[in-house]
Amino acid sequence: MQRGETKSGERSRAPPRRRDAERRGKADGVLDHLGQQIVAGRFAPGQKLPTEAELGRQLGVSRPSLREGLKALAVKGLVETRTRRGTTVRVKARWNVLDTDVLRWIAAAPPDHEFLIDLLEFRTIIEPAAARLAAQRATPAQILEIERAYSSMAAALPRDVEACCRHDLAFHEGIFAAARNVLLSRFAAAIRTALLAAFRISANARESYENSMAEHWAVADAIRKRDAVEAERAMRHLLAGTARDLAPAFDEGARGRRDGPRPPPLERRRTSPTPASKT
Amino acid sequence: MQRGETKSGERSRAPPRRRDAERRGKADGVLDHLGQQIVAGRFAPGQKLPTEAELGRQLGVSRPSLREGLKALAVKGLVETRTRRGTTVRVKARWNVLDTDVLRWIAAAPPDHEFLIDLLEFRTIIEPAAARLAAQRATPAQILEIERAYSSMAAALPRDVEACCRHDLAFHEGIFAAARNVLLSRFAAAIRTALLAAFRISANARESYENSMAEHWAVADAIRKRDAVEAERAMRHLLAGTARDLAPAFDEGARGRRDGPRPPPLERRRTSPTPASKT
DNA sequence: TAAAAATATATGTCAGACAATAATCAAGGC
DNA sequence: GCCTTGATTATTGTCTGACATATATTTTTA
Repeated sequence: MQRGETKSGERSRAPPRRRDAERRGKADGVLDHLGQQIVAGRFAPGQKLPTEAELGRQLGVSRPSLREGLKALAVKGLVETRTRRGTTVRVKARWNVLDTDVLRWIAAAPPDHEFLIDLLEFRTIIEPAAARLAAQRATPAQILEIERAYSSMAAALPRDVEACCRHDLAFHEGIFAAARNVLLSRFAAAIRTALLAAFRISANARESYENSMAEHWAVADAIRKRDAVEAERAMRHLLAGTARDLAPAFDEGARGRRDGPRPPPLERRRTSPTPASKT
Repeated sequence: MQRGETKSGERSRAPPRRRDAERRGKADGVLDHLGQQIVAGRFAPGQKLPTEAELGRQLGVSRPSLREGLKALAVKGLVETRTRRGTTVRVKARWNVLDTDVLRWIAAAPPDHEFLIDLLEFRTIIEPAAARLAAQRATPAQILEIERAYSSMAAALPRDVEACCRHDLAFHEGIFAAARNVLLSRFAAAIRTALLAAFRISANARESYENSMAEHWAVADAIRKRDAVEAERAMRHLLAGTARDLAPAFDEGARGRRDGPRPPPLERRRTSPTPASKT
């Protein structure tokens, strides 16, 4: 569980008391607040946010601090600010969906089934390859790390599902690290979000884990035996199981049909920007 | 005021309409400058850069502007700034290697062969899958886009290699777009860097292109025919060709850095603390 | 009516100052 | 002598206020 959520709303004009709740800077507070708002769909793409003066007044920070936060938002691709035109929210396709914060906001926002499907599909592309490379290149220490993560998962499973999830993350991170590719190593954040989302969506993650422990073991075993082909296959199998577990929740909200035998659906999904009309 | 040409009125008469490099703000200038310096290895990981006051004086910008640039650098993962400890350069493993700017700096810096190998390997994972999905999901308009990019490549090839490269980029970007996965769509920047690096490394990109036009066509044709398996295979073939074209330059660079006898090309590199004994 | 100039407004930048914090160093107790 | 504890101090974090610059909007004029 994330800690240190932003305490929004302390915009008191009061004199500077010791506010130890905000250990991070004001700029980071602005970043977090606005990022969540944007990802949650509070500002439609293309829409202009209030002026810097207005925003600063609303959030209770000065303009320099606000600008630092805005700069960070721009780097993450969520907004674009031009002189005199104000800062506009960019379309989702352009934001940095692999950024840690962006993923955290997405995970915290009302579940976006389209994105979660994309994320799972992306893992299906990346992770089997990572497992294959890990089987070829992992150092003994890294193999040990992966196996230890698996053991911890198995040990924690019945009683502490949250700890199991944590070790699951370590399991996948260990595989990425063992693949020894700096680009692949950047995707732990995506996995973290996927796991968080799985927690929030699936009614019982416990059952999912109980189903997938054998598949986790198969991956670790193949890597230990340096069987690249089998590692790739096992990881694919594991992710297919994950997709199966999540499918019911997706069907509930997802309308688009992705797996057609033929592509007569010229338009896949991508409906108009209706931000989750969930009540 | 030896450095301070920031005073007003110096360039009042200029018609600066298309000055992209100059037009951006001071903060972006700071970001670009420091980013290049760091990526080029001017600051070792863990090293502290000068204090904000000192840096601002060196770069000729005020502290707020400097801080904006530093914030952007922190978001990109290059540095980490903590109260009273200053800003320290992070190890390369932690920077955002998929960020557009970071990739541009890497491409501009002296060629990092290890990174380029990782990048090519990463493309080998991502792009075949993207081609497969594109064959399944591309709209007619997107197919047309891909084919137009191919035609432009073929038309520009003999005389204008740089235009050919541009259309090559459009070709790959079109495939990513047609794959219709927001996460996949974020990798055009990586491709751009790969192409730039290929230009800088390979003695003559023209020959590479002449070799690979047929393979490009095979990818486009498979997508048009909606043959997912063939699209994936063709893309893999295309990237294998790219790797073959770049291999001599890599070997050259590797040989230049190592004085000893050539290492067995079978094993990769990265002889980390524990050499993989089981091979 | 349409083009050109003037105005208005929001961002970009700067300067200086103060507050908060943590690294450093000095003093004291065991 | 070594460790703990407190004062010092340097550096980041933040604020106020202002001016410069560029562009959207309005007004004026041909």
